Order: sequence, then structure tokens, then C-alpha cells
Amino acid sequence: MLLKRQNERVTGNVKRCIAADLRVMSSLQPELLTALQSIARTLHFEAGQAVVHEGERPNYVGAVTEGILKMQKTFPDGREHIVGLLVEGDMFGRVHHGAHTFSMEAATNTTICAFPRTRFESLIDAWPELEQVVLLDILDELDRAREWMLVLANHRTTERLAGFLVVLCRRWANVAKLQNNDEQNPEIQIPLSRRDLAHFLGARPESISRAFHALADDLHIRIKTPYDIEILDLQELIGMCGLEDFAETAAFEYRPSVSR
Amino acid sequence: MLLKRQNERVTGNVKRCIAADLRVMSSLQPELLTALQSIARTLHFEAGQAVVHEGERPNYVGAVTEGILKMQKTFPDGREHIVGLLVEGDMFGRVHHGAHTFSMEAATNTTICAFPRTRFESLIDAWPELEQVVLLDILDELDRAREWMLVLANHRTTERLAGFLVVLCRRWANVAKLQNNDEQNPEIQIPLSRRDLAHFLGARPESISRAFHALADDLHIRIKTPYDIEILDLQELIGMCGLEDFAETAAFEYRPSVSR
DNA sequence: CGGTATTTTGAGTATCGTCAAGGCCAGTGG
DNA sequence: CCACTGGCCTTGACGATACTCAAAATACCG
Repeated sequence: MLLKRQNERVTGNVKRCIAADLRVMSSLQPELLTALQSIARTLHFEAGQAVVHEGERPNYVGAVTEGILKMQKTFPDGREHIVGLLVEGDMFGRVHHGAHTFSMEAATNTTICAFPRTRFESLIDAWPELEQVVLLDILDELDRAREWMLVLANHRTTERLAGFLVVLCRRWANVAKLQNNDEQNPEIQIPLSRRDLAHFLGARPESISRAFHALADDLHIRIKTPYDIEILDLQELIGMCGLEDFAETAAFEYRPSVSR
Repeated sequence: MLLKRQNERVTGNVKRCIAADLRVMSSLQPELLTALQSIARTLHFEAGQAVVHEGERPNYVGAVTEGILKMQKTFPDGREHIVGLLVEGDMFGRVHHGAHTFSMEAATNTTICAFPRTRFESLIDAWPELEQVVLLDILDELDRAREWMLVLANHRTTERLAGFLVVLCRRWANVAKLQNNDEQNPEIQIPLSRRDLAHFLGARPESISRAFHALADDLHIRIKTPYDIEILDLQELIGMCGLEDFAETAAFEYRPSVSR
């Protein structure tokens, strides 16, 4: 269905799932990593599939290995609203906590690394540093949510779209998904349809389309296809969405190792 | 200066600071509560005073005892943008973490309960359940941030303002600050100036003013003073901002005791 | 190659931002 | 005590932007 432009790749192995992808876990003690590895499962979802239903208490805690998940709220009347995106390395799930407040759906074909929740919580009890890692990840996610709030508070649709592109651009750069051929302009793939993007940015699909082409007319981006965007002037995009110095804050630069 | 309408009250004692106000801490073991109590300090801030400067690494972790803190980002050119409000019971500060991404300022006269950071972290090491409490609080805050995102994604200023009122209304209900004389309509105090509100909701002060009076013309609210609003039809407000069933989700109802 | 969903474009209307002016309140100084 | 001042809220008029409805163009899929 939608978004078949993602390249499929069938899973990865479990070891890769832990050490390489869960950035905050990379510094854990070897024995703990081994324990995590032994309970990890790799799951694959096609674009459009539901990963977590709103209101249910899922039996696993997970992290995105590859692809993008959209976190959304579905209303009784069928409307749905996206409140966040999870990219490679982001954790989700609620340790010590009840049902999910939002549902999650694969925006692209996605591979996730899942840990059975009860066993994960047992590990937390045994290894306090694991809880600390979870806590840091949630703090990180909080920063990201606030970053979206800054983007959403821009008046013009064009500015909100620019903010969306900047965030996507930077986050993808962090996970090394961005084409950075140095001399070449970065190119990003939009993981959402115009309709979803409109919901997310508080606008209508038509306005999103017009905003894309307005940015293109000003030579800030180039629309290769509706989903493949070449960034021609990132600084200009950053300037128009109010994320000027956000590049230097936690959500972008904070990728530390846990001190211990 | 601004917002002198808050009633001043000089501090409370330290015991009240912990047991009664930090809702998530109320279920901790008595010995841990005693330990927390022994390191707690009560601080008072006048409306407009800075509590935490952006970028600094403060030496304490805290929680709001009374009043409202606004969390904001200040830009080099002087513009500032509010990304959240902290009311009674909300924790702030970054355990195991670096500098603050945002600054905090007292929106009203505010009393906070502060714990020296290093000593608080020592307690966490000794009492794992304390870290769990911190984690739950942050998860709660994450839900609140996403709730704001839903509000901000509304198209019309009137809808975003309605959402703001609903959130304020419910949160204040939780902290028992709301006049609930049963037969009487609830009444809330706006902790922000029209200018700050405009920044927060992505609009201009003039539009905020017009939105207030539009809601008043439709008999959904009554403007007693620019800062004292009587809610005439809460259901209507909820319906127009897309928070219909949010009343049943974590951000509103989740006030559990930690199971143990 | 046809059918469907999505994106794009266009024209008209509603809403919001902008600029300007007026009113209200508090604090100040004569 | 009163006039003055400054800040904030409010109101009005006009231009810019976005939403609505409709239709055309494009992409996708069998």
C-alpha cells in the first residue's frame, strides 16, 4: 500500500538489535547486554500495520531498529492525530506503567527490537543502571516532544513545514540515514503522506502541498518526488522555523555514554 | 509587577513539602520519606523571577508546592517561547543529566520544594524505588507535553484557547485548586499574560483577546476579569478542541500510588 | 492499460496577523 | 488628592494567509 518506497530488508540479528541500535544501551555492562540479548526478539512490521493499540497494555518494551513509527491518537469518530515520530534508536513502551495513551503504527516498513515486559522489568530490578538508561531515554523523548511544540507554534504553515524538515534532517543525520556526500545536498525521505503531515502540523493537505512548493520556489528545497526532498539551504530552513540554536541542545547533540 | 492577584503565603513546612505535595512520592516508605525530608529545602519565588536559567546545570531537583512555573526557551534576539507549565505537584530538574534545555520562571508567586541534586542522586542509589518514582513523573510529563501538542494542532485560535482552558481546568481540578461548589460553575485563574498566552498558543495577543471574547459571546465562558474566567460550558470547550476522551487517559486520571 | 488514491492547482471565503488607536488599571510625582 | 505615565487589554480596519470546495494532474496497482 502506501509508502512502498522504503527498501525492505528482512530483519537483522538480535545482537545487532541491542548493541548497535539502542544508542543509550551501548555503554551498559557486557553481562547486562548479554542478558538483554537473550530476551530480545526482532519484529517486523509493514508500513501501515499497527504496532501498539491505544489503550492496551502491551507485553513488551521495544525500540526501533529500522524505519519510522508514528505515534497517534485515534478518536471515536475516526479522526486521528499524530503526536510524534519514532526513528531508529528510539525506545517505546511503559515500564512500571499502565496502558498506552497513544497507539503506534508503522509509518514505513519497520523493524523493532522487543523485550518481553515482565522480563525486562526483572532485569531492571537486578540492574539499576538499566532503569537509569530508560529514564535518560524518556528525558530525551521529552525534549523531542517540546521541540515539536516549538515547531507547531509557528504561525505560517511554511514555517511549520520547514521545522518538520529540519527536525527530520537532523534526526536522520544522527542515525546516519542522511546522504552526506559532503559536496552533495542532503536528501530526506518524508515518511508521512500529505494527509498525515497535515494532521501533524495542524493544517490541510492542500496547504502542505502549497507550502512544499513555496519552499521549492524559494530554492530552499527541491522536490524530487512528493516523498524525496533535497535540502538546498538548511540554514534558511532553520532560520524560518525558530530552531536556530536548538542544534546545540539536548535533542540534537545529547548522545552520551552513561557515566559509571 | 505582573500578576499580583495571587495570594501570598510564606512557605509551608518541610514535611508538608514532601508528603502532601509530591503526589508520586506519597506512597514511598517512611524511612525514605524521612531521608528526603531531611535534605528538602523550601524556596519561594515572586512572579516573574527566574527559577532555573537555560543552559545551567542547577544544583537541585525540585517540585512545585504552590503556584505555577512556566518553562520557556529564550532566543538570542530576546524572543521567548513557552513550552510548558508546571503546577502544584510537578517535578522538575534533571537527575543524572546535564544542563537544562529550557529556563523556568515563576508565572505566579510560587513555592517550590528543592532537593540538592547530588544528595538526591545518592538517595536514588540507595533506594531504587525513588528512581522509579522519578521515572513515573517524567512519563506523566511526557503525556502532558503530547496533550499540549494536540491542543496546539487545532486550526483556529479559539479552539486552541478552548484547549488551554480545558487543560488548565482539569489540572487544577486535580490539585483541588478549582472552585467546585457543585451548583456553581468552575472558575479558573489564567496564570499567563495575553502576550505569553499568545506565544504559547502560536498566535498574537490581539487574536487571543478576540478568542476570549468569542468564547464569551457564545456563552461558553464568562470573563470576570482578564485573568478570572468562569467556565459556563466545559463540555462544549472539550468538544471544540479535540480532547474529547482525553479526560479518561493518563494525563488526567493517572494519579496512582506506586504498587509495592 | 484502466481504476483508484494521492497530490496538485485554482477560485472564493473565513480567519488571522498587522497596524493603529482607545480604554483600563497601577504606580508615580506634584 | 489628582494629573501623568506606562503597561496591558481591547477594538477596529485592512492586508496576508489558510481553509473549503472543486477539478485536474500525477502516481500507484492490478
